[in-house]
Parts: sequence; structure tokens; C-alpha cells
Amino acid sequence: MLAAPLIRITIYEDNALLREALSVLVQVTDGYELRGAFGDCLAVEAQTAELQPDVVLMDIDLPGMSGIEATLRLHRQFPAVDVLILTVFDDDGQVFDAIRAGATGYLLKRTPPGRILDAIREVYEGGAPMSPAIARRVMQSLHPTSSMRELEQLSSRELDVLKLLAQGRSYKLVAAELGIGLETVRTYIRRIYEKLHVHSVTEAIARYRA
Amino acid sequence: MLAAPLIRITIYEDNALLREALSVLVQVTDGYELRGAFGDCLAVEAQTAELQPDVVLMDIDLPGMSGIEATLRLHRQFPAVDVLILTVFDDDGQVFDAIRAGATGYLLKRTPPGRILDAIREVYEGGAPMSPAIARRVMQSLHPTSSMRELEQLSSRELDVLKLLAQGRSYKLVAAELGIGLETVRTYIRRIYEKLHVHSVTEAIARYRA
DNA sequence: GGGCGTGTCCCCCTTTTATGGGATTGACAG
DNA sequence: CTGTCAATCCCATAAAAGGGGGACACGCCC
Repeated sequence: MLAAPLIRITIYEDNALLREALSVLVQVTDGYELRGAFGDCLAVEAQTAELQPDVVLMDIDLPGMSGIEATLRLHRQFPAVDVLILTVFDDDGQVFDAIRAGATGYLLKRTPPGRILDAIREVYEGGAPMSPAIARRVMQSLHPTSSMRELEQLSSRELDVLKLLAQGRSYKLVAAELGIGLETVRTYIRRIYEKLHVHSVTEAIARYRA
Repeated sequence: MLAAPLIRITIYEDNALLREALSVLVQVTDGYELRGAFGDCLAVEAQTAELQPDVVLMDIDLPGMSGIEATLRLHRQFPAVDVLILTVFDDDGQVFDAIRAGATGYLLKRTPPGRILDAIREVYEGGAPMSPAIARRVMQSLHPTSSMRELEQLSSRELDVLKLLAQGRSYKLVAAELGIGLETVRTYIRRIYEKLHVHSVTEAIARYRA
């Protein structure tokens, strides 16, 4: 940390006051360099190409183009640039949309300034800082849900079948791949439906991948 | 943070020196209470029932039963108890197995003592602390793969349909939920199949959730 | 203004699934 | 040794999904 490299930053935040506050924060702190701060992300690609930031601080609710859309474009065109979302939204939809769009970190706006600076450095150094509540959601999204427990009732052969179905195979293909008859596959599927209380392949798969 | 409640902790760590160090750390710090520290997790369920910890600090490589297995049991039987993994392993297998087993946080052993205490409190307060490298992996595991790119050819309405199908809905239900006719749903589905080069709902879903 | 994509709807026919009813074998538990 | 369960196969019928063909209106782009 002694010879911490300079981290180049751009900011996208439509609230002028907050944008100014963030800009000043970054400007007055050693180890950080503000390359630009904007009220919308309509020209995010050109600006990124020109300003060459290491880390982009991105709000979500921006006029014209959402920060999520901007993140998606950025992540496509400049995979080496890390996007750190800074927003008031903490609902699952926004959070996971942003992550899927390629965000590297996700902070809520109530994050104290010092923590924001830490997070920028953490992103730069290969981390993925998240506000605690966000981290918990992300973690939970990887936990198998209680409905997964029902899967434990399935026999190993039934699981084989379900697994292949979940990969998009038809009954015929499942039968071929497992080396059993089509009727046998049907039988397993009926038992799977009974055990999982569903009535179609798609429902069963939805349970399987819940 | 002024009137921070006491957090009750149990520790599972086979290295006696480290176990002692962690025990002392927790014991001498205000706001934390050590309820027990053990070299294996064979009796984790009984110990948890008796000692009533809020947070369990769990190593992975333990004699007799792995910390991941213990986490699984703990998470099943005491869903209110949070497990914080503290280990040297940072390979994907261990990390995701632990998370799927129900771990709430995942720290690498090189984490400084102060950060460990912070992490325990963060877990207790609803967060999910992870070492930066772990957070990045978790984040990346949620990023869509390149095969997802085909999905961008779909119109928004087509995506609506696919999304509902992926949740296990039948054509009828999709039509009902979107307030459109069954025939319209069929048309969308045919177009989806063309664009994704598939021939069944299950295949389309497999692509969708690749 | 003519194409192209999208959103909406319709008909007909074939294939696949869903659901009901069976059957046999072998393993394992009580 | 009797019951249960997993694993395998079979038949029949009804419902759903797949695949082909259209149709029409709207908006956008060149």
C-alpha cells in the first residue's frame, strides 16, 4: 500500500451535488485521479475511450440511458475497465441486472465516503466490494432454496433423467443417452412429477434450478 | 454502533495455535463473547444447540468431518445461526460448495484480525463478508456467459415469454399472465426457436439459463 | 414508399407429453 | 418371508406443444 498506484476514475451521477461531492472526494485523495464526471451516460463509450479510466463509478437512475445499460456496453467494449455501481436501489431486480450487465461492485449510496474510496481500490486490486445487504443477497442467490430439498427425495436414476431434461433433452434423447427405453423414461418422469408436485417438464426444471 | 449487542461465537479450527489466537481475539474484544472453540466439528449440532452461538467461525479442513459438511447440517438445523468460513482454500470448488452448503461469509486466513472481527459483526448485522478475491469469483459466477448473447436477439416481448416459460409456466399461463392470446404466445415461441436455433421449450430454457 | 422487425391474432396437422392403468425383477428391511 | 421401493418395460387416451401456413397494423430506417 506504500506505493499505491494512481487509480483513474470517471463518475456518472445525475445529482449535481453528489457528483460534485464525489469528484472532490476523489480529487483531494492521494492515489486517485479524477478523469471526468458526467450527469448522464449517453456518451459513455466515447468518454471511456478518451479518458481511459481504471474504474467507473456508475449511478443507475440516469437520464436518457440507465447505468445498467451503460455498464453492459462498457463491459462489452472495455472488459478491462471495472464498473462500480453506486446507487440507492437495493431491490433484487436492479442488483442482479447490474451484476449480470458486468458490474464488478455494488455500493448503496449511504456508504460513507471513506468506504467508497476503499471500494474503488478494492475493485482495482481484483476484489468485488458490495454493501453488506447486497453481499447477503448475492450469497443467498447461490444458496439452494428449500424447494431443492424435495430433490433429495428423487432416486439417482430419477435425478439422471431430470438433469438431462434440464439440459434441454427430449424424452427420446434421454432414453438414448441413458440406454433405457422411452417407456422407462416416462415412468421416471411420472414419479418425478409426483414427488415434486408438478405437472410438466418445465415446472420440474424450474424446481431443479431454483 | 454505540450500544453494539454482544455477539456469541463458537470456533471450529483444528490448528491449536490459530484456534487459541482467535479465541483470545474474540475474548478480549468488547461486543464479542466466545461460547466455545473446538478442534473438530463432529459434535457441531449438539454444541450449537447447547452454546447457542449467533455466529460460527468455521475452518474447512477439519479432521473427521469437513467444515462444509458441518455448515450444511448447521444451516439445515439452525437456519438462524450464521456460518462464517475462515480457511486457506480459495479454489472455486471449495468456495461454491461452502456457499451452497449455506455459508454466510467466506474469509481467507490471511485476513487481518481486525477485519475478522468486523466480518463477524457484519454477518451478525445481515451482511455477507467475503475476502476481495472471493467476492470477485462470486460476482463472476453471476456474469452471463457468451452463449447468453444470443438472447439479445430476442425482442422484449419474446423475452417476457421465455422468462415465464423458464419459471415453469405453460403456454396458457403465459398467455394469461401477459394478457395476450394463446396463439400470440405460440407465435413468439416459434420466433424464439428460430432465433435460438432450438426446437423445444426445455432447450430454449437451457439456453436462457446457461 | 417499400422493406424489416415487432406485436398481435387465426387455422390445421403432427409429434411429444401427461396421466391413467398395468407388469416384472432384484435388493433390502422388518 | 412379506412388504416396499428402485429400476425396467408396456398400452391407451387426452392434452399440450411443435411446425407449417397466413394475416394485419405499427413504427423505423434508408
